[in-house]
Amino acid sequence: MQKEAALQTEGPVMILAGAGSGKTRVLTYRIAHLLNKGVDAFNILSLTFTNKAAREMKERIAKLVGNNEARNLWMGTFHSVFAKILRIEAEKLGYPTQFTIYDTDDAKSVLKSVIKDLGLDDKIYKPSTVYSRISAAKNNLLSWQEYMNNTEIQSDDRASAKPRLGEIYKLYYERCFRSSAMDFDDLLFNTNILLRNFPDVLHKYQHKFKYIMVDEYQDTNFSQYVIVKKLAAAFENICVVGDDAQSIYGFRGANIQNILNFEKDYPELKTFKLEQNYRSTKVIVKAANSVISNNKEQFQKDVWTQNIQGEKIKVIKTLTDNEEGWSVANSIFETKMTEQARNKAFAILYRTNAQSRSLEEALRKMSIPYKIYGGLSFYKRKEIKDIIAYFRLVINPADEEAFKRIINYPARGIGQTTLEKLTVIAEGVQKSVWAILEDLPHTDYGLNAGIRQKLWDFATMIKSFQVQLHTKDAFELAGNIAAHTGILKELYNEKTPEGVSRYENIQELLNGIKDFTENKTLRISPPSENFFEGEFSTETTALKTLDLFMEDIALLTDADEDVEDKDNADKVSLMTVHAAKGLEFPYVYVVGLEENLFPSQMALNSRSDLEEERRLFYVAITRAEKKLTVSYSQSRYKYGNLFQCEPSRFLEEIDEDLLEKPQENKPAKKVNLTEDFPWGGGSSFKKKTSASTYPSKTPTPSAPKVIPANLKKINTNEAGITQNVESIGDYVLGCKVEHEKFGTGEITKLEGISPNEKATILFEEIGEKVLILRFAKLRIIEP
DNA sequence: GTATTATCTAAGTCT
DNA sequence: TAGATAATAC
Repeated sequence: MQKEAALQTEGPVMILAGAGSGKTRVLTYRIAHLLNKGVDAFNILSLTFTNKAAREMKERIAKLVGNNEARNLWMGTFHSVFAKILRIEAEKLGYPTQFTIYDTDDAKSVLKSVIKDLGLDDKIYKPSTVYSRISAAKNNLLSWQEYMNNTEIQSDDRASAKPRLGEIYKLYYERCFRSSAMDFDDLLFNTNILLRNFPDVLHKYQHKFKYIMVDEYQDTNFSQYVIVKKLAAAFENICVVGDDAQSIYGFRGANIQNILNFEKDYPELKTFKLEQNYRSTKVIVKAANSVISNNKEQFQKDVWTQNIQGEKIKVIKTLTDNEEGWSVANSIFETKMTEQARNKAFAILYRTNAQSRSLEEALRKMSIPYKIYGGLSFYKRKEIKDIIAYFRLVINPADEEAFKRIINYPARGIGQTTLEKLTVIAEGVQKSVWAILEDLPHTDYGLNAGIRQKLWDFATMIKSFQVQLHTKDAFELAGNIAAHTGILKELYNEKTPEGVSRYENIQELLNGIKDFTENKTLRISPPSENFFEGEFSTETTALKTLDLFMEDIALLTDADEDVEDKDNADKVSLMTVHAAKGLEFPYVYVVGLEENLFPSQMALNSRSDLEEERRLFYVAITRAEKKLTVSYSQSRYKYGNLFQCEPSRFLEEIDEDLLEKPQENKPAKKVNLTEDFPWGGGSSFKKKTSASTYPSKTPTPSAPKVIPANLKKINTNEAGITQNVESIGDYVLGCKVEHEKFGTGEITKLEGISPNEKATILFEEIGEKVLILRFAKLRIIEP
């Protein structure tokens, strides 16, 4: 079946591929086959879900047909491919070629100021909610005009007490446009505008992309669907690959309906079903099938395997999230020993990034190397965003978000008041804030001379970088920016450990840019000069400039980030289930299988949300090749509070005879009882347990169920009020201490529970103060 | 205008 | 719990 699908190169093709059925292999061979048949690599467009997937597929194709051919393939995510096309065609839409791509943070920040300017309450119009509403509109190809004229949407918005969303959308759009910026959704939305309003452009790309392939088709949204449909209209050599059971991006507008539409759009469609799983054991495949069968909405599919039966799925049950971490780490350690497995054969998958902490801690203490994918990625760190904001402003001076971020970083005496004045002025003359700065030599805009000088100095500095943009390579310019702006110095002078690591991160970024200029990184798509085989060739400057670097990083995804691990290190992988899509590992641990976590609490309201969670669990299960382990904990810390947890309903959906359940009344695993296990050792509980960390949402009598009653007696009386004591550590009632600000004084009272022990001190100069000992930095003068 | 401290608030998955 | 914002002192 794989071969048939790969050979069917002409006409519309749909491949419904179950998990582990080798769809990447089919795509790879299909493209290799096209190339062998003499199809020009420039005429093949292949859309993948991550850039990493594109890169890997390209490498595999290169092995089959040689690097020269493979290099010219047009491969990447929807966003990166069409961002590239938009840069070529930007001027038709009124954007400069160097438009900025706003990430979610930028977008929310714009929204925040829009909401404020409209005088609306940001408690009702929460930027994140507004953002997702606008995002949904764009993904359904609704402009702000259409949004405002759509009666259904308008009554929806009135019903949810947010009638002015349309206005916000309008202003948001205008501001992004004025900043020469597109958000993620604009990349697709504007591609649609481009293909709709410019028939010659559409014609050009239709004839360029004679063969189109789309991977993970079940996760495309309406906007993407329309793009593909239009581009494929001339030749209809379109092949989509997908699995409805693995559709997990509904929240982003992904629509399984696209698969159904596909059948309607192309009546002569050839469909191939890949149902044999080559990845997992029988146990794992059966478990996955039994889980997914609980979904009502799904296509008929029958995934099976010839692989061995395999071990049962082990269920780990623990008392706390920390113990869960320990049990998983222990199990990995044991498996490594008994099966002679390498670290990289293991993956730990969780529903939310926040769950990684307890796992990390346990792995670290057991000296098991690991790597976390996602979470706070390198490019989201403050110091990196700061310096990148300089890059952005140099490349696109209209970029208001970048401007706001750095106008006073490092501090140069241009504060909030000045910034507000500038924005008002800019709004008044309908120009960008940058344009106001450029005007300063001619008009004072009512600003006083001191401020004007400071602003002009800043503008001059940025201008000096702009001059270098096309004369210096990326590394040189980036280095100049880091040095001349004072960022490096600022971070260097910060002697805290965080400051040092920030400094190192900047250095790491500069190193990355250096690699880029020396062309060590493999570019995913062909450089735009030979994109049109000469047709568009600009004077080919060999210079790798900063704007080219920025194009490369704007759309990096979490899955793409293994660049830093060049040595292909042997490490355990930690990631969310979403991030694990498309990957496979011999040993997989799915952790945190608890109600309200997996399935997520937010998915419990509607059937379709719950079904998406179930598909997510299906994806998690099917990542495993040899052995699957699942775990849940009976209590878990969430935002500082301890919560009781129930096992996930998904566990019950796995056939019981496939499971190896934990024995009741016995600890699931021997764990290190002295650390990280709140009530294990006599004194260590104090670190984690105190009056203030009792769950706040539940009444005190029932809440601390997992905290043994005898602990209460140690630091609190029966009413739960803290007791006064004679001494805490070296501090004794009546002893004299010195505080660096308050001077000397005498301790008159000691109270509180670790770690929040407090002392009341009568200072000679300023009188009585109550200080938390942990923070107070007191020096004992007389015991 | 800047730096420090107190208070509030959100809390999910990703391009 | 941690990040963002508001309040305060300088």
